[in-house]
Amino acid sequence: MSGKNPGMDLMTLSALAEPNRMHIVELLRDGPLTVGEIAERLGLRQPQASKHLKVLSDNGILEVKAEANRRIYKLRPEPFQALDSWVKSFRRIMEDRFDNLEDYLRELQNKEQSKDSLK
Amino acid sequence: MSGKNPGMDLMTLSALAEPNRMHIVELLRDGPLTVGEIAERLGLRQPQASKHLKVLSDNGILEVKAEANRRIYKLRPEPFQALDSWVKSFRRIMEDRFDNLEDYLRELQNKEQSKDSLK
DNA sequence: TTTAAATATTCCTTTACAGGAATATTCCTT
DNA sequence: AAGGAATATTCCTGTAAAGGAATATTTAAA
Repeated sequence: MSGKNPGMDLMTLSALAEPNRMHIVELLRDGPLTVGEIAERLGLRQPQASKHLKVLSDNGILEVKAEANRRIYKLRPEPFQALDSWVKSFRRIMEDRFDNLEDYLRELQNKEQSKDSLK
Repeated sequence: MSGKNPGMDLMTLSALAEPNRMHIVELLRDGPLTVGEIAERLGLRQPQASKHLKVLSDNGILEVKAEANRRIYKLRPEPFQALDSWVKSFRRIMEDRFDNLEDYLRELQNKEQSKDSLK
């Protein structure tokens, strides 16, 4: 309805905010892996790995391909694209040097004062 | 020290993953606001607003300027810059059309099969 | 057809955290 | 100095979620 809302998905963020899940995501940068490989490389017990992987894929961050006995997990591009476009919508904030200008000037002034008080 | 780690701060993510805090962030896009204004516009009770604002500033997402009685909160650019650069490091994933190539081919093949079965 | 490997699911317990209500703190105003 | 805003903090309670251990499920292999 309103129209200017990028509406970043909070589930994506909270899924990524858990350390083990972030590790999984970082790990999968280099390519798809099976549950066992992920668990092993991260020092996780298999059930916990599966649970985290479920959270990640339930939220669209990963996708699975069943390969016989194994499940191969890999990153999906969409959530990263969404996150990217959301963050980009803060460019005005990121560019800055404008919101902080007054702080900067205030700091300068404080320094000047300090010098003055030494005279 | 391995060196390729962007090391996205998880606290930033979990701070943003809470609905009211995300609302606050979205609200502050348009400029700094006081606690009271934030609470009012979001329909929050003042104490909850203060608590969320504390979480956000403890994690460097907001900064405060004390203006007599009031506290004026505004967005800080750094966490957004950090998030931006982290997400950018996934460009290979985002560009895609390569990881999904095989899925794409598989889909094509299915379509061909459907056609065939109609003959 | 039994056995074993890979993965998912369930149950339990503990912990982190959000909201509610009350209260403390700070600063302005009179 | 007293009272009143604006904000922060504390205490309490409920709930969601993570880890551990055990078990179910699926598929390959013998």
